[in-house]
Amino acid sequence: MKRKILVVDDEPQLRKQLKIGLGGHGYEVITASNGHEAITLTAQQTPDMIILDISLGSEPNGIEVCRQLREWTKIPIMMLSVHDEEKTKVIALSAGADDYLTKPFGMDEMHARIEAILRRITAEPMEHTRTEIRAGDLYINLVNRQVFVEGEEIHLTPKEYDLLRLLATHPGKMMTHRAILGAVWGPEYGEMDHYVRVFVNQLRKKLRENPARNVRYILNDPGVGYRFVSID
Amino acid sequence: MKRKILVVDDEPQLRKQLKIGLGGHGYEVITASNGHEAITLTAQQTPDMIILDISLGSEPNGIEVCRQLREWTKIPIMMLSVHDEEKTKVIALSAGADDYLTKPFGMDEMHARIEAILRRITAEPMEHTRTEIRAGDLYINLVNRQVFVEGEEIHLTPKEYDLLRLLATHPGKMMTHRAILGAVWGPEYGEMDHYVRVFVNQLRKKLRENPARNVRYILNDPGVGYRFVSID
DNA sequence: AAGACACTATCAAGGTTTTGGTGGTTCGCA
DNA sequence: TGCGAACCACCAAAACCTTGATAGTGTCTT
Repeated sequence: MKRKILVVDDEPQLRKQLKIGLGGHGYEVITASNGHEAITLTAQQTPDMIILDISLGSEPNGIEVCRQLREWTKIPIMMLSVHDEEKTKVIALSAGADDYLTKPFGMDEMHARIEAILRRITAEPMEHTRTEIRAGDLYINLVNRQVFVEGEEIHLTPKEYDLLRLLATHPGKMMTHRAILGAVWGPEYGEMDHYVRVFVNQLRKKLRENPARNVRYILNDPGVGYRFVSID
Repeated sequence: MKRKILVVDDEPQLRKQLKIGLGGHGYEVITASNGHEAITLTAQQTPDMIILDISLGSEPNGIEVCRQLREWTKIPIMMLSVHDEEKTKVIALSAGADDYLTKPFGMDEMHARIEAILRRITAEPMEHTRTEIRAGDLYINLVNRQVFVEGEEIHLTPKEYDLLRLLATHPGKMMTHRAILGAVWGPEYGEMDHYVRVFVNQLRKKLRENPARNVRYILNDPGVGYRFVSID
């Protein structure tokens, strides 16, 4: 796949130099000479990477352009500057840039840095932490904090949701009353198991459990506690 | 979430210096003094980031360690070296490193670079670039920072816009009061959740929400936070 | 097999916390 | 110094948690 790189600089010479240098590495290069053009081009063409000079000769400057871009896109940005001051670098990186390169630089280093960044965004998105749970007609989205029953979203209060999440993220595992109380209400709640019962009951109602039709999510073990059905 | 960083260097002084410097920024720092130890520790502790000196005094050197790590893990690696030669940088980055920093360096720059890298891997798998958002009679142009309601442009103050953008770019996702406050106002605002309420109220008015006619964009979950309507 | 007992389910009425809505005061900038 | 934005304080309304009362279920004893 041919990568598209947007080069933003007010000096025609550097633009040309980068166009040739990067083009030689197999990238498609498009250029902009000021901040407004850079933003417009990014929106229209969605490049895979943006190389952005900090001093653009006119407003907005590179930092400002970077900030604006970061409001709506995560396209990798490499900042360029003649300044080697630490403060400038910190400002650029804090503004949302992915890397910072001081001029003059070698094409080989730039290429290697671009590849390092592109390699990372191509990589599989992070470790697998469970983000959703399914069981029968029940669907829980842990990221959005949403719960659906039979395809329809239902509303849960904070405690109800916490309780459901605790049980559902430990499918098949027996949770004692004490453990549930401690995790959802807090360790100081001692022996007030009654809370758990009331909320389990409310949950069951909202989840539309139907023992007659064998639709059950929260199972109980008398004298011990509750557990969520095992998920296949 | 406290990030864990593994520092690999043969000089005790630099290890100590980084442990203090990074620890002061809220990271948990573990250290290794040679390549074998580094690999073992990485396998055992799975740090969130590895800072790796190129010259470790003994075999294997930093480059070799980096190559070996990359055979089975994608944990971000930042290489450190006294060499400022382009060739060395290219070799390090090609070996799978994510960044390269020449000694001596400032702690602020190192911190900013670490954050830049962690920011990227933490980033949600959200689509890369979205330039506009529609929901019912609401239209947001993220590039030009314009907001239209029923075809008519409305004016939002900076905070109002930031708040709307935060919510609208995470449709369906529950945003807690704390998260909103931190993202729009800044982490130092602590518990002043009430600001959020006031501005949500102002936004709702300007967006002409009408609960009676089921025209709602910002939904609330009592005790949790707010979320933008899901977009179909 | 009947009854006692312990645990569980269900319901509904306060009391408390959280949110919506408004308006005044302060702050920053031209 | 005048304007708009941001901040802050207050009260009413809504949602939620707590609580007690009562009914239901299963198990063990006699």
